[in-house]
Amino acid sequence: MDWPLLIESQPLLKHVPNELRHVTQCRNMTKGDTIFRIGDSVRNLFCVVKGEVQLIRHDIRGTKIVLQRSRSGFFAEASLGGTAYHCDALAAETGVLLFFPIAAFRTALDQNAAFRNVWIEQLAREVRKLRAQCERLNLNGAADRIIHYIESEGINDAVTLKQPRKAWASELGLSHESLYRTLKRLSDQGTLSIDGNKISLVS
Amino acid sequence: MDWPLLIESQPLLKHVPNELRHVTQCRNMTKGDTIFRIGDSVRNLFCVVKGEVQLIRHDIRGTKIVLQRSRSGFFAEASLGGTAYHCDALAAETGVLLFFPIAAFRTALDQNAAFRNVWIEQLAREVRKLRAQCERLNLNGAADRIIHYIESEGINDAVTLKQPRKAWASELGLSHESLYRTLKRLSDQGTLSIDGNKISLVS
DNA sequence: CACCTGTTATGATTCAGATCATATTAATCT
DNA sequence: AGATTAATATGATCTGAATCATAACAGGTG
Repeated sequence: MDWPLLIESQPLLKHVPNELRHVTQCRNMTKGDTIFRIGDSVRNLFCVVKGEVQLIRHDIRGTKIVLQRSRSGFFAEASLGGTAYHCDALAAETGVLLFFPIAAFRTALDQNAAFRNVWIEQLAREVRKLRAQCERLNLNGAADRIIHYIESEGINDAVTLKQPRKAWASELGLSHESLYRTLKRLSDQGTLSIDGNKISLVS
Repeated sequence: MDWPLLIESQPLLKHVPNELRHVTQCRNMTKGDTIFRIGDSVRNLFCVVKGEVQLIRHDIRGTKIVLQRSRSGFFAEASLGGTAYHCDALAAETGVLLFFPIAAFRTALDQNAAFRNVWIEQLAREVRKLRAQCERLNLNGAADRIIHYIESEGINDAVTLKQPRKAWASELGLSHESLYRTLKRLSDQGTLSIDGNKISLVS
């Protein structure tokens, strides 16, 4: 287990105490793999290092309902407090997964104040980010969503994208075509200044 | 302070330890009131009992950006780990607010394991719920969002609404007109069965 | 009771973004 | 370097949800 490398992709891991590290497993997953099934008893907490995991339910008619799409970081954090999973987890893309035995994780949270505080802060940050994202997705213009993103995720009215625009489009709930077009329009009309991956609002 | 009444509207409050209860204040807010300003040092954690609070930023051009709209429960939970607020909080609607002094709240989390676990679970549940909501808002049909809601928030492919449809529409990111129409359509075509506030998926 | 306010409901119209199609450029692989 | 795949564009078309308008209805208030 190359922790320094893992920490690079997921800073929270820096604060995982040694006792917990020793029982943590790193496993490869292949597209289509089942991570857990609805009803399974909770044995692990998971962290996506690479690839994509989807949390899924199926309705009566067999339609697949995606509850969450996770491309990095923890998922199903709420399983920490429960005994059984409430949905299926499938590997949607080949990659790497961290398995934290649930009992050891709980013990670490309970006995290690520093780790616990980091965990709480991490959850709170995620809540903050997701709430802003929901507000954003409730906006209906493409331009409004872009500006809201810059304003809520950026610094000094500017963001530097760390992902391809296509991925950004899907985070904004837009087709990539709409994103390209709207960026161009906003840039042409002088609302935005675009320099490679740095996009800033112009007063 | 009528804690039993408060707990009814916000179950988490049941687990607030006595030491913390004694220093908690309940205050009325009037539409337009400032709860805190960006840059203010963090003195309290807040819980909306009644009314609406909005977390807001302003961009260079003075446009108001809503980061979060809170109608019940805690907001700005991430301020627990910080020293200054990162946005403004305004009362968008007259109501009632709980003020938890931040130091006492941190102490309670640190020393009371039960309260702490409830807090962690609460955050995790919120994350779960918000992630599902984001996935839902990324769907583009009105029908898809309705079905996704029933499937992810309901039990046995059915939900009982505890809010007016108009409010549900806004949670779904739809105009209320679209919601009414789509519900009717789905009901007519036999996909949904609607009985007052109970809406269920039909196989 | 009459009155007012907000929710539920349905119709007509408009338009923004999804979709499909097609290039061009950049990145990745062998 | 050449080949293959993915990202970045941009155009044409079309559909579905927003918007505006109007009305029935419920719930609460004086």
